Amino acid sequence: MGRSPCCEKAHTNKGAWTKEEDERLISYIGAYGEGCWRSLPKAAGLLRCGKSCRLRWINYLRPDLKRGHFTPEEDELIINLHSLLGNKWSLIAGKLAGRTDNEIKNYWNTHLRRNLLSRGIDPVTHRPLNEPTTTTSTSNSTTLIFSAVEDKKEGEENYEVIIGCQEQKNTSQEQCPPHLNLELRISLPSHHPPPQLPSKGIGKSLCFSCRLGLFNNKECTCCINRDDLVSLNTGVVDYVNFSQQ
DNA sequence: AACGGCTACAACCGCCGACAC
DNA sequence: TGTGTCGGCGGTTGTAGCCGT
Repeated sequence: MGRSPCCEKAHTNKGAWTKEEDERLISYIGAYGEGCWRSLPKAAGLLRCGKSCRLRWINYLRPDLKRGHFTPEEDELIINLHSLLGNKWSLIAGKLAGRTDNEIKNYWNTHLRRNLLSRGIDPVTHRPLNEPTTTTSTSNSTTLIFSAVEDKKEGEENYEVIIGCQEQKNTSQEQCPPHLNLELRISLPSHHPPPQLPSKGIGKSLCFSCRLGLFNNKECTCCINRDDLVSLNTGVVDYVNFSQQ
């Protein structure tokens, strides 16, 4: 028994959206907001699958979309982010205001990928095409140097860890790419207080590395006083291990 | 003008993780 | 703990429009 279909396919439209369908979707979301995509089509009077509505809204109708040509700065950012994150289009899109994952994915496949190939760069590994695909040497490894700031406001249970990230090529002949500040934000759910180390007593908590899963609790001895966590913690992530899925 | 190949991008499909029960 | 539902993601496909012949 497989899962039930997300909608009744026999009674749904497919293909390009009409202007009227767009207007219905826009007016419905304008009145009731996003969410509950499964029931939205019926409520909005659309003969469409909920997924189709979601995609149409997110990729095309959302008012905050930028659209239009990508700037050279955006090109460079996408290439750099892709070299770090791979095909994580939603993550990449999160760093480009007004751009959608679908838009970036299409742009990558039609423009940037070809662009890199024409420059003799492998769009998957972001290394020269004539370079061996597997390398056991550490001479070409890339290191991500991260710094983190824990941001917890007084009286709040939730907090964020803001990661600044810089890429450093461990090779002499390669040019160093522009440093990236990903400003990744990791938030724990508000109903989950920060994990505590009971043996260390009140005011102690897991360090940043433990929370990210870079070390387990047994290996890590750096139990920092909670007050100190508001200051800067730093660490190093092996890029190869970090980026592989 | 007609045709075929190519390009760009909107839309679909299938899978997965989170969550509720 | 198992199962079903839902939203989200990445890969792929379909097609309109452009361009060269």
